[in-house]
Amino acid sequence: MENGENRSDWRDDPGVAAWAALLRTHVTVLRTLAREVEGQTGLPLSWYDVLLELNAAEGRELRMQHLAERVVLSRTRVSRLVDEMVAAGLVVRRADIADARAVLAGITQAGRAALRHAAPVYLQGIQEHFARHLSVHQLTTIRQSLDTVLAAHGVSPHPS
Amino acid sequence: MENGENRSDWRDDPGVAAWAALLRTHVTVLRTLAREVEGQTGLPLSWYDVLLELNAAEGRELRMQHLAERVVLSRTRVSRLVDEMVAAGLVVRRADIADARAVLAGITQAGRAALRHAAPVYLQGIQEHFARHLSVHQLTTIRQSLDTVLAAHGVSPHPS
DNA sequence: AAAGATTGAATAGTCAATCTTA
DNA sequence: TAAGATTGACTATTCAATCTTT
Repeated sequence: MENGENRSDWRDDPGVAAWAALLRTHVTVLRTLAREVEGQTGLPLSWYDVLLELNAAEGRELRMQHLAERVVLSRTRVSRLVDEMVAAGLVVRRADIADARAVLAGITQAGRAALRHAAPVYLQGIQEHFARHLSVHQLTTIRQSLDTVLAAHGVSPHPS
Repeated sequence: MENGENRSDWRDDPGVAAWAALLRTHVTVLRTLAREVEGQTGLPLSWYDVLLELNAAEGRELRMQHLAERVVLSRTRVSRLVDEMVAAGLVVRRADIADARAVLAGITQAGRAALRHAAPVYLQGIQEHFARHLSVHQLTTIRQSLDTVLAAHGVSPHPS
């Protein structure tokens, strides 16, 4: 029936090939980036993401659930992440006045300082390990294409 | 110093925007795909990947280390994955005759049957949740671009 | 009852140490 | 000593159950 050559069945399909390339690029670049950022700043990449989203948010705070959406992690994971970051003094929890069920996480001054410290390392890492190898045209095509895919999944590319 | 608008510092950078889109697309599509494949075939996505690589390999078997490279996981993780798959009868371990340090993992008939069963679900899932939304030109650009990035990291896009 | 968040139990994954063979 | 693989201990992440408020 099939033999070793059935690789060609799918490795030639542009969709499958693009998806495979995306998977490999994700893991490869992310590993490099995470090691670099954490090594040079002491800040785990997931902490950086949380600080980034909190800092960019209205009033510099977000409900746990919205924070989870933005950093693309489960509510559970974010709850634990925030635990650690509160202990480290980078984030504060406070109750939502309007709805006592909700909890707001906000960035502290120390959090903002940590973010300022880590941001250039992170941005330069993206440049160095990813963007540098591609033209603006390629990067734009990638962004536009993937935003289309995200939209089809009901995910807004840049959550406001 | 900075305010809420410092988002524009980096969300406008084509490199950072492309990388952010890649991260979100990865997690979004992969979650959908994993749920679908595992739900419809009972085969976890990581098992599928292992079977796929073994089936495509020379002689339908690979050294643990090479298998780990192809599925982009640590040797440790692959060792445990293979443990489970051997227990499930989908994979066999055997010593390498040429080098007694090495262990070869091979796919069994049951493994091939499982792969045949799962492959259409997976390929259709990629089509449905990813490729369908993009043109061949876009897919090709993505693949070529990301292959360039991978090459810069010393990763061969399609490990032979 | 449903929404928001947290906790407990379980899976996925990694790193350092260990064992075996080259 | 190096390479290849596995094991143990640990971190990361998720799912189901729980608790509180709406």
